[in-house]
Amino acid sequence: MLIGEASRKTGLSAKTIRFYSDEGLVHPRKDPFTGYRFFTEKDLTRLRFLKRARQFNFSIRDCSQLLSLYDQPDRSSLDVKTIASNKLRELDAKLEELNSLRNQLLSLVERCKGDHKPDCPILEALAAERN
Amino acid sequence: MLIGEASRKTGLSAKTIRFYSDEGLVHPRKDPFTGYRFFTEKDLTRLRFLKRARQFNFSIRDCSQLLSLYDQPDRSSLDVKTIASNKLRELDAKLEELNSLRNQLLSLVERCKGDHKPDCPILEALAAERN
DNA sequence: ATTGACCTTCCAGTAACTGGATGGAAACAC
DNA sequence: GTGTTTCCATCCAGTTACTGGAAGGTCAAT
Repeated sequence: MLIGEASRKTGLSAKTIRFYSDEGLVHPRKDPFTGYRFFTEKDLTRLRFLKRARQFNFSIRDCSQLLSLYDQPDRSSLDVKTIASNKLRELDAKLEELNSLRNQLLSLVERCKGDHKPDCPILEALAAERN
Repeated sequence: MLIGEASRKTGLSAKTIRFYSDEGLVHPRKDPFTGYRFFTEKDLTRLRFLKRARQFNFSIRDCSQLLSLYDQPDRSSLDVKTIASNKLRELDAKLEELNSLRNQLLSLVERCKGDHKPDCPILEALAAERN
């Protein structure tokens, strides 16, 4: 099938699929005369794999490694688990950071009257001399 | 003071300070002959303001608006609160998303044996046909 | 006069795309 | 067999908020 159909079937944009193709994450056959890309069902599976892995916040490089493990029948699940665990720790760290920011910001927003007077604890906190 | 000292005193890199200066977020005096930037204490306050606002994930555009409100003695705290509330909602949405991702990923990682055999629920989930 | 620590500008690269311009190819209508 | 539409291709620029590096001017001290 052509890229448009692959796009419809995977929910990825044609642009994105071309990008993945350029990055070597999928290998559609290419017509040597027209340059058209042709996708098989296996290619679609790879594209869906990429879509899900990206939703999990795996980087393109991670995706590339995961796909190559997926391709190896003699892989060790340990290698997959390692990549996923790293991502998990990254997610946890980010969650903790965002949560702390959220709480600080919430407290500032709650203390701001939101009226037509200039006094504002949010600006005060941002402009504070210390820390 | 020169940019190096401003950098040391704010914890922002000289590159970053130049960037903020180019973007019009700080306005250090510039020697017309050497091009050297000179920073006053007020400039430092703005830089620290920027540093904190960026830590809160406010975009450069947001920072620009916050600084211009900071500059207006006749501002309405409502305007500040609106910007901050939007950021808060954004943070909440991101937190929810990341949290859901984290839980899904955690469950996959827990179910993966992490041994030298190829079977791996993580890869299976990524390659699954449905959804 | 020369070193060394500053400072400057300008260009490229980052991540993962997205949008747009330009032009060829395939399918259909007439 | 020509016109129109829809698809496909490549290439370039833009996004965000910087960071790194090259080339070169400035300043204080040796």
